[in-house]
Order: sequence, then C-alpha cells, then structure tokens
Amino acid sequence: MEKTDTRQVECATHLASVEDAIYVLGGKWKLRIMIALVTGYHRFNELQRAIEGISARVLSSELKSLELNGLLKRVVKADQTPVVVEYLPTEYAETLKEVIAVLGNWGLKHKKRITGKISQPA
Amino acid sequence: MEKTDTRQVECATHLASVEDAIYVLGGKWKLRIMIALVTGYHRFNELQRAIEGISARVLSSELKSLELNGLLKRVVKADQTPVVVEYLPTEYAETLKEVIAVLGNWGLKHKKRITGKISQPA
DNA sequence: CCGTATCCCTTAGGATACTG
DNA sequence: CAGTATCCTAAGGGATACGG
Repeated sequence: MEKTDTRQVECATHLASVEDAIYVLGGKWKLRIMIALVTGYHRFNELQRAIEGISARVLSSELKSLELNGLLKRVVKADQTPVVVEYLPTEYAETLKEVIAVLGNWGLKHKKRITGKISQPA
Repeated sequence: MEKTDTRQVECATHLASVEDAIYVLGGKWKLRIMIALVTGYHRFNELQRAIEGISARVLSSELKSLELNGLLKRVVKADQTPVVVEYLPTEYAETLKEVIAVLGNWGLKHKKRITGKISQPA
C-alpha cells in the first residue's frame, strides 16, 4: 500500500488546518459574537443583549481576541457627547460568512435529526 | 425601523443553530477525530497515533460522544482472534465533509494571512 | 453606557498507571 | 490492542461589584 503516505499527509494537513480554525474561532462565544456583529449589532451592550448569557467580562475579552485576529475593529467616536464605541466587522470577517452558514446549517439539520429522530437505516 | 424584528429573529436563529453545532462538534478534538475517521483510520490506537497529542482517556470519551450523536459506529468483530474493534464513520458523517472542508479552508487561509501578513488596507 | 477587577467554580483535558 | 481509573492542572467562563 503506497497510497498510505499520501493519505497520511492529507489527513495531517486537514488536521492542522481545522486546528488553526478552531484556535481562532473555537470556544463557546467567538462565532456567536461574529454572527451578532455581521447581523448589525455593534455596540457593547447591544451585543451583550443579543447574545444571551454572555457576561461583560467574557464579551470584553472575546472582542479583544477577535480584534487581534483581524475580524473586527474597535472604533471610538469621540465626537459624540457620551463617547460612542462601536465594534465593526472588518472586510475580512466576510470570509466567515460561509463558515457560519455551513455550520449553522449543519446544526439546524442535526437538531431536526435528533429531535425528529426518524428511524434511520443503521 | 420595522425590519429590526426580522433581523433579530434571523440573528437568533443563526445563533441557535451554530450553538447546536458547537455543542456537538465543539471542543479541541471532535472534528479532528472525525477527520481521522473519514480519512480511513478506524482502530483505537491507530486513531490515537494519527491525532497527535490526544490521550487514551480523552479519545475514548470523545468517541462515545460522537457515537451518541450518530457520527460513528463502534463495531466489534468477535470473529478475529484478538477481538478487533473498529470505529466507523456513519453515512451521516458524510454531512460533516462540507463543514470540515470549509473550516479547514478558512483555517488554512487564516494562517497564511497571519504568517504572511500582507499589509491589509484597514 | 462601556467596560475592568476580583473572586470563584466548573469543565476540558493532560499524565500516568493499570486491567481484560 | 482497547480501553478504564485516578488524579491533577489550566483554562473557560459565571457573578458581582466597581470606575471612567
């Protein structure tokens, strides 16, 4: 079997790539925050309200992590009276749309499958 | 602004869906195990060797979780001399291929972006 | 409103050792 | 080979309170 090597390499490559993705997007909150962000929620408290269950402390630290990875930009508008801070998805965040769509889709179908539980053939 | 409601609902739906997906596929190992599985690694120790860094304890518990979610099937071949156990991806696991592909792809590009670090325009 | 600081608890997951 | 048992640490994340 000489294809073994090829397969091993392919597997290792896949492994490394999703590892990278998980490193950046993994955890309970990061993708959810990105969803809220691209949906149009930009203010801190707005985000906290949209993402049920997240605490200010966690939201804050996750936002920093996401900014470091270039997925959002923290913008301070000093010209307003009570300084307005906005978290805006970057252009780069667009690349996540596919990820979110695919993952969300899978989650949706999976839930149906689990709850519906049609007798699947083995 | 009367589209707000629609947007809120859409966001909530997305949120719930990826939440479900993360619940099933989240964590450091589950997706990696599925990759190894569909790549063709089926035996316990084989998997442990393919997925660098995973301990027997974790591999074992993750395999159970994945089986519960219908993504793999544990098959015992009692007809061999030293009983052979195989973990086989189910048909359903096919639905993950897209997820893995998209996520892996994103991870790959992201790594290039981070390491290469071409001056991106804001 | 926009966060940070503290404190604490739970969980994921690593190390090692051991059994059928 | 295929796991389980134990133990332990680190990190994630919740609650509350507080400051700019």
